[in-house]
Amino acid sequence: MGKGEQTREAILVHALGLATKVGFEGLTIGRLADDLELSKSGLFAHFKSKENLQVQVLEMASRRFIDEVIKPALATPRGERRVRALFERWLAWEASPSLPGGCPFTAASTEFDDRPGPARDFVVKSQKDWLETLANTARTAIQEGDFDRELDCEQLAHDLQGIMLAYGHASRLLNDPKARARAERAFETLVQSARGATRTTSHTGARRR
Amino acid sequence: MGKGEQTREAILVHALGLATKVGFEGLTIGRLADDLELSKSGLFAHFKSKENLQVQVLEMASRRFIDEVIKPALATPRGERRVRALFERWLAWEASPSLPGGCPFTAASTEFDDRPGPARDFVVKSQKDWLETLANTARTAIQEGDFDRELDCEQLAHDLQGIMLAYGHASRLLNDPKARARAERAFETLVQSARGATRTTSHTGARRR
DNA sequence: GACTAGATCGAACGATCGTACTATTTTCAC
DNA sequence: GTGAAAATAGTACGATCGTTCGATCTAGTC
Repeated sequence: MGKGEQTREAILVHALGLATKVGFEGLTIGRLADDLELSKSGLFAHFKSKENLQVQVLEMASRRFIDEVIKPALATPRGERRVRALFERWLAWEASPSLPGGCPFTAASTEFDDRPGPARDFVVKSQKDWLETLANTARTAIQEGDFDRELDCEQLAHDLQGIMLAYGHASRLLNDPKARARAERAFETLVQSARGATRTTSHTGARRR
Repeated sequence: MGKGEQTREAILVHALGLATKVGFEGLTIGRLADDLELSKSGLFAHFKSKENLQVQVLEMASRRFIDEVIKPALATPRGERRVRALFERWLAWEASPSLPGGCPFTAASTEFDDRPGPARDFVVKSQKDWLETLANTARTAIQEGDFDRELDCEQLAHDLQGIMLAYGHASRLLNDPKARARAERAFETLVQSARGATRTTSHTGARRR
């Protein structure tokens, strides 16, 4: 890896962490240059435009997400266990110290949903891929006999998104100490219903106290 | 209402709509002045600081939310029906034409969660109030005998937030035409489980196809 | 209808934004 | 070690940011 790649990488690492706190529009060439003790123009030369920088930060986030969430989960056995692994890794990702402001895709989603351009395009693609990964994993759980054959896997993926978004909302905005417990409880309820079990036993119902 | 109040109101109305698209940091005095054909300084004089403007926009959003979502729902009978009314009005709010970029609190939540200040404080308060309203309404549904006595009302409120956040994500970012159906389905599942019914009947399970 | 308080404007401020250019320095292959 | 290429710095640009201030205009009161 040449010198250029090296500093470019360092810039992106720092920019990613910063973006989770100040957003992608809040990312500033000057601020980055100051933090990394580079000249504005020297830093700028690596990206040729701010839009480009934003996209590259998103690409790095995507690579990291795959490495830290998806790949490890693929190492676990197919079926419900893999769904659980995805969820657990996802929770860890959301709370990663290198992402002090939480999931960058959550930030990017609300920031770019009304602003067309390559950054938005990339976020859309990433999120669709991710939902598809979730749905596909649920499908393997059906094949394994863990989940009900009639399960709507896309709905499950969508509901999981909701759980994670609510988790970020509760933990970061509201500082709710129960946020994680809430997320886990919602997850258990979802899995329970995905199993399609007769579910008459009382204490497993996650929606009950 | 004096002249000042009048234009202040007009500014806030426009600013609220704009904020849903460009965010609260993206709100700009110059842009607002241009749109409303006022001078920058004339507009600025109404608020004395940008932070103040942001807070006042949030306050207006809060008043509107109470008028358009909470109050109408309070006019419906207590119990599950009122919970349903809240959810329906909430969906309508999220898609209101005067909020072209979706729910302003969703935007504000991710924008301010890492930026201390009065704007963040107000958002936190608003969201806590809202969750409490949801939980309290669920409690009345217990009293009415609609929901299970063992229902965790705060968890239900939290889960409803997740449904709405996922709805915004799917409809605005992903342009998913099924977004609304997904939200409704998730809601029905949640209500079903809140009822604590023995729920052995097959075709009502919202998680099934 | 005059007077006053409030509303609006115009111009300017320092700061910072993204970006463009030209130098200078550093890296790396030979 | 030298020379070409790549990486970085320096400086400047026009635009726009939030904010200030004094002047002008307008609304509402007596």
